Amino acid sequence: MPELPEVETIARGLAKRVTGDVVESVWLGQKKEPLKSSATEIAATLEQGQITAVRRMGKHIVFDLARVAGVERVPSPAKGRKLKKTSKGSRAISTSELSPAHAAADKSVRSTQALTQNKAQWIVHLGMTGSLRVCEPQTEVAKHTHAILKLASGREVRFVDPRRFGRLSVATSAEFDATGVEPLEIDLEPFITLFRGRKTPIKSALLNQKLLRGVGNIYADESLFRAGLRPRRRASSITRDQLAKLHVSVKEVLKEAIALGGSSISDYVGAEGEEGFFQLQHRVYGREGEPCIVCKTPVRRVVIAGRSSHYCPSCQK
DNA sequence: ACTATTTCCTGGATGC
DNA sequence: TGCATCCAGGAAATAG
Repeated sequence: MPELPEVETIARGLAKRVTGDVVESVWLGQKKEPLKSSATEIAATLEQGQITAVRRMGKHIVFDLARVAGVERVPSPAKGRKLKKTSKGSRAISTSELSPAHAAADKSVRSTQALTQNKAQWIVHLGMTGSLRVCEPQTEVAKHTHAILKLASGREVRFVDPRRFGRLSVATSAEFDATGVEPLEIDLEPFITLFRGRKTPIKSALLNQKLLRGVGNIYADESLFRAGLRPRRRASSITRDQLAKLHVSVKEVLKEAIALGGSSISDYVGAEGEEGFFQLQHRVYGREGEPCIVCKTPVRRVVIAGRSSHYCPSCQK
């Protein structure tokens, strides 16, 4: 389940492998859930785009694209248009057509910052089970593959997502701008302000992407354990000193996990296609009933806003 | 303006 | 072994 550290790791891996490469053609599956922008818009935006950078914003992976000289952007592609074949190695799906059912408007672009005419972005959210793989065209296409980008180098970038909680979109007229602030960049004072007057449990506030972007269930629990705060504590009831501790804990946990190359429990393939990652030693997450590593009190699990939340009833107040 | 709850998805784990 | 049921959870949608 990719949270900020995993997404950071994946984005770095992708950047290393595909920066400078050019998207020659795009295949998109028939399932509409993974697509936030319309299939025609995604295909038209990506094709002939050179990848100038790959970076992370919150849990999103952003591919910056520059249009290859001499190729006009297709403003409004004819519906039902056939996509180019993805390779001469020709799999069955390479001749698939776009489904006309893909018609949703792109709601992910909120910034007023304009992109120049030759620039665009591909934005990927991995959801729970999404993965991006760079592979050779002859590699067997995995089940639940929803998108394949054929690159000028001959390789392919594939988006695979069994549960389809992941999302693909493009930004063409304005630069993509994720909600919230980066947890690793926020200073103490603005961090404290985030929680001022909020009656919601601190756990929910940490998961709220409009406040901090990138913290998910695992790192929220781990941060709260290190800060000695129970997940149900009302955000507004937490003292400045305690928030200062949380501020440090959140950054610490995320940095450690990034240093380990992202942690993950299951169901996960990195940018290089390898299975799993080294895992940060969870101190409470997934340890219900097991002794607290500090005081031996059994770790407790409660459900907050539908999310499993783990804490030590003795160490956390 | 906030907050809480429901919904979307599949596959792995569990229970009978 | 087979089959049903439950559960994981990010974020959008819906309800309060």
